[in-house]
Amino acid sequence: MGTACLAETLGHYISLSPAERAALDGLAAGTRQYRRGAVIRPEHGPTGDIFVVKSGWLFSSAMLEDGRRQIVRLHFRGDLLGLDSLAFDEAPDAITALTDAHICVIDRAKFGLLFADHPRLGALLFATQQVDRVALTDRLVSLGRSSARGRVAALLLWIARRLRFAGLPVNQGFAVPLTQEEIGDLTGLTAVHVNRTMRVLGEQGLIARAGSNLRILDHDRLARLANHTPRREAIDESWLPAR
Amino acid sequence: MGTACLAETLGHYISLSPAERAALDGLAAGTRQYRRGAVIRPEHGPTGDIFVVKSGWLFSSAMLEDGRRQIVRLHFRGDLLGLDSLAFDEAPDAITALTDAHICVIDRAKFGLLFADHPRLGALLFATQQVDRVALTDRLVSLGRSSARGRVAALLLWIARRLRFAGLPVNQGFAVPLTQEEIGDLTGLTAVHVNRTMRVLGEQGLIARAGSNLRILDHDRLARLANHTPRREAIDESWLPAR
DNA sequence: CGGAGCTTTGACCGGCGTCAATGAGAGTGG
DNA sequence: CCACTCTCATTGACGCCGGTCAAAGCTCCG
Repeated sequence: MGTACLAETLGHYISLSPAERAALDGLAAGTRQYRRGAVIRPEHGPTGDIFVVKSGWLFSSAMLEDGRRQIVRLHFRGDLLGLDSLAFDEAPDAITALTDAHICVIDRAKFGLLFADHPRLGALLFATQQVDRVALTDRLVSLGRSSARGRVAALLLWIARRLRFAGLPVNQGFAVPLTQEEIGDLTGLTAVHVNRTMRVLGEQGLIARAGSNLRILDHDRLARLANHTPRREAIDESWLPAR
Repeated sequence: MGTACLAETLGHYISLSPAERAALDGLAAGTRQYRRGAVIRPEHGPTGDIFVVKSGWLFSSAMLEDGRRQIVRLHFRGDLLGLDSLAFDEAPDAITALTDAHICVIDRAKFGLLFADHPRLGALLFATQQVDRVALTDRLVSLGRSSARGRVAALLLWIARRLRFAGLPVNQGFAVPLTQEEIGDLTGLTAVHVNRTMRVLGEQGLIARAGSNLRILDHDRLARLANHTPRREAIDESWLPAR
């Protein structure tokens, strides 16, 4: 139980007091689990719950009329999801389990009260939204201005970074539970072209692939291809209101 | 003086108490003005101030190594900018004045205290971030999965919507102070292809162009082309903590 | 009148999509 | 253990959308 993983994520940015940790844990209103492929929240449905990812990979996606799909974001342990419900009645995108997954549902009323009882946490949550927003703009630049190779390179670097953030070992390679079709939906390419692109990346010695396992061999060249700008998050603590 | 335009924007979502309006006004720390083309905050520089747009159009953009540019967002009256500074030392994108513009600088410390003194406003600001985030994901879908015509159509609809939100008349046509190169940087196209695309949109009777003036003739067909999903913002007031 | 910036148009090319076929595993039932 | 099926990866042939390059109008302004 508990939303320990939320405290874990926020703890990456600033150190939390025991009272703050307790408040975050107290947000929990139960857990749920889903099988790979399960739709946690359909597009255009009611927005539904706010929740935290405890384990597994999820993604948010939007469908087009012609059946094509764009995956907007991947979500990992510690990510806070369903926040659209604060500002919309209707879900702007679908949330789907990419692997088997556990989530922790958050009590909506308590989440509101958090802003009153722990303004420092409220402000911190506001600040971490900026991190998410910048990640989205980076993807926007990638989709708008990069070649297929650049887009795939950017995606792989971003995944590696997120896994590292979540504390998983990455340097010796890591499992990517994405089909080439899903990689295409993330990068705005077709599955066929993803295949060709990844073959080239392999032939050029930038990555090594074995099944769903992937290893980044030449981080620097990959980063140049991806137009990758390293971003160092640094929450300005002086700005936060006192505990 | 004053940040009346911030209260104006937030007032679109919920009705504010006089005390809340006063608190928002009290955030102001001076105004500045810029000429068309002036860079308010360069990319990779220090993140700098938080501010509200009082008048004019601004944009955020990122440059690639090869000199190409992607415009990430347009900003209008009432938009709250520079929030990256809460989570980053280094500006992730440049902010530039597209037209002559006035901004109102916000006192950083007071902005932090707002979360403590007016938790309802803090929570509301958090909720409005979700609106911005959804707008970004819509653009992401457009760049990832739409044709040139679809992307330009989506951009024009989005601009019209924003102007309407700001209270400007739109139905009889409106001035768009964007060069075709800038429209290209917004949509991930080249200026040449933007030209061809807009000519086609005109020939098909979807829009009418006269100089920098633009009029939407067939909103429905344009929306279909753009894969436009109308989004109704609806802040959940029951969730907000009490005043 | 001349120059600078923007728009418009044409010719050509290449990257990525489309269509189609084959291969490679994993699971299922006999 | 072996068919059978289903999903996903891989590869080839071909076509089109949008990029590139180049040149010519248009408008504004000094």
